[in-house]
Amino acid sequence: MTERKREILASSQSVLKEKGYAATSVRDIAKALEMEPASLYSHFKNKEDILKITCFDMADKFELAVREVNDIYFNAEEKLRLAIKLHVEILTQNLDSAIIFIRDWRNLTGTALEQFLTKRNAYEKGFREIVQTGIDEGVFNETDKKFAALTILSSVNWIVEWYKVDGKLNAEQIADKLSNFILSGLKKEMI
Amino acid sequence: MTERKREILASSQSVLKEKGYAATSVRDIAKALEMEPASLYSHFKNKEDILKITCFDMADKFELAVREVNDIYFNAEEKLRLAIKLHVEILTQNLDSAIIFIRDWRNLTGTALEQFLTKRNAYEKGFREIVQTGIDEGVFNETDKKFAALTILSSVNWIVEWYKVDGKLNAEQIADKLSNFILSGLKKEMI
DNA sequence: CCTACCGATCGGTAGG
DNA sequence: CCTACCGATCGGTAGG
Repeated sequence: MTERKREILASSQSVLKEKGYAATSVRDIAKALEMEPASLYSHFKNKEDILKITCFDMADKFELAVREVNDIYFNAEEKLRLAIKLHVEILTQNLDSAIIFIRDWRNLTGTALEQFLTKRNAYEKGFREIVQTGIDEGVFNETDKKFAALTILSSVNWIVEWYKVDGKLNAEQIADKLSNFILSGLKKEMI
Repeated sequence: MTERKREILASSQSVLKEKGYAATSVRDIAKALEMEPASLYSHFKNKEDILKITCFDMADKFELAVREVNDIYFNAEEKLRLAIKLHVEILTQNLDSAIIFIRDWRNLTGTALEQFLTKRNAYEKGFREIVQTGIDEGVFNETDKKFAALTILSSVNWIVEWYKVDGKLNAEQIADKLSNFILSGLKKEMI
């Protein structure tokens, strides 16, 4: 990918995140770049191409992260904390893409949609395995693994709704708070 | 609202939930009703009218539920469990609308968008108050209230992604699992 | 990267 | 609820 293509992609993502993929026109994207709409087509095959690249780039980052976690000889709690930390870092360091990835993947069509769902399922499976490790170790409650994994991912993904780059919490602090919440819940431990 | 209008609304919502508001055309909606597109306009002012009614109907239901919870003399844990139960019931009993409400409200424009956000904020405030009650009672950890409330709502809302009417878990069972997870977290209590 | 342009589809209206 | 229709906008192509 050329420098210029990366530049155009970043600008496109900044526009797409505002109104969503379906409500954004190729003209909207071109306008932000001070280009003619037709010029975009020398960089991308079509509108969906931009969505495809965005979603798959993010999916690749998440895939890499979960593999990293599962290759390390940590215990389950350490693994879960690391997975959450890496996930939050990916979201916050690629906020525009993250919003599009989470919200607009449904607009993918055909085989792109299928491949995306396969990748996403693989990532969710990685989370489920961490939960399973914790159950095996006897430190996590025997909850429904799938239920727990999806609930964890949903609360982590939700941060893109309110995270601000210049906010008072950085990625690591958010990850810590979320991890504590997910591990220990709201209730005070009775001693 | 006439019986026929309710019928048309329900069909419209079933179509909108599939591809999302922005990617669905008035012709898509009309086709499912075996109507001409123009005929829809004798029931609704315009396309956004359908979105508006859907989002505000849902917001009203949630508003009513949180008021019910906060008017009752329960302790914080009971309140939170009831709020989650009512929330899950509203989601699962109005699944099409719920998906549109959660995903497509961003497509509202002008004052409708403003009013919607005001209503949503009021609902979130209701959740924050429940968390505050728990902190005051000394039974909840002193977490950031806003953080906790949003994390709770995000994991509860996520169920519309996987809930199936004929699935193995009913609304009450989902609410119980979620409540346990939110209150106690993943970690086993050390005794 | 632009000019010039295309057919298709969009949300919506007039009038019955 | 339909017929007939509108101007605007859509994603995208040809050719340079």
